[in-house]
Amino acid sequence: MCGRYTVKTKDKKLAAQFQASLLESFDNHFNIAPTFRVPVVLMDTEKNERVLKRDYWGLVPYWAKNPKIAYQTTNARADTVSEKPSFKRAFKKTRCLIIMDGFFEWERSVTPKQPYYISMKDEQPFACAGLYETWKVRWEEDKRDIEKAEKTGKKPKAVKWPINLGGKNYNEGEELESCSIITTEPNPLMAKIHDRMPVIIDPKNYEVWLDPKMHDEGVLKTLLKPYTDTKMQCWPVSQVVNKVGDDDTENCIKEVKVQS
DNA sequence: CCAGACGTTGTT
DNA sequence: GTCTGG
DNA sequence: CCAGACGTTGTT
DNA sequence: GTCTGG
Repeated sequence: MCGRYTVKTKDKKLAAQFQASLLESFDNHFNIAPTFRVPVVLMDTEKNERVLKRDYWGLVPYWAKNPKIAYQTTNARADTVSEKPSFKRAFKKTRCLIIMDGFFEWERSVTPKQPYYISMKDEQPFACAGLYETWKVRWEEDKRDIEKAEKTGKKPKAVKWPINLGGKNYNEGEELESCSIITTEPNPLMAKIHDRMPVIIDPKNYEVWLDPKMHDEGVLKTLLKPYTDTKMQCWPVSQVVNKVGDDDTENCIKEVKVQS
């Protein structure tokens, strides 16, 4: 869950709201999908300040041979995030906030499946609990693995190089920073349409979540709870246009309708 | 997450 | 890198 | 010990 | 069914 969302808010406004330095400007977008380079807030440990930058959506662990794994690491389950090999290091050391102003969810118990748009009642941007990792392109190692596979008569996994990820080419030795959104069980509002929801972090807990020195799993896990449903709203996308009526939302809805 | 492709040969 | 399965 | 996976969602 | 691209 949480595989599509919007960032309608301008980058400068987001930087101000989350008290972060804008490292890289970006355009707002109404239908963000995995593999996009999405805005995240994290701590720059050298300068000891929050930065707003863009990471590839789909976490590629630092040990990965092939970034393909990213297709299945757009989300991380809150209940197992501290144990899974793909996430445990990031959970301990490199947490981030993934910024959005609403997300889509498809109710599948009806035909055709019904898309909903979920946001805060005050329509303000909010932050989901995220993890990030840095991965380095190691084509030379891959080549050795392919040779090995050929010798043992197995089908080698073809790796294209340079690798294009999130609209950028990555060559040997280049680094990719990627991220994942943590999910949890739904609150009463979300439970009507789906059995998972993204973890939304309360602003008063941003500091703790982002602190690289915070290693207390117990404390961190208490933050991974379903967000207060009374602060949220959930509308079928066909009704969001009528309700909000602004151009941005309308564009967003059109795009979703075309694609669903 | 969803939408859309998914294949080869030879000829233009 | 680290864990699981054999 | 080595080899192979390492993930989530939803759907069957 | 399963993978890729967005």
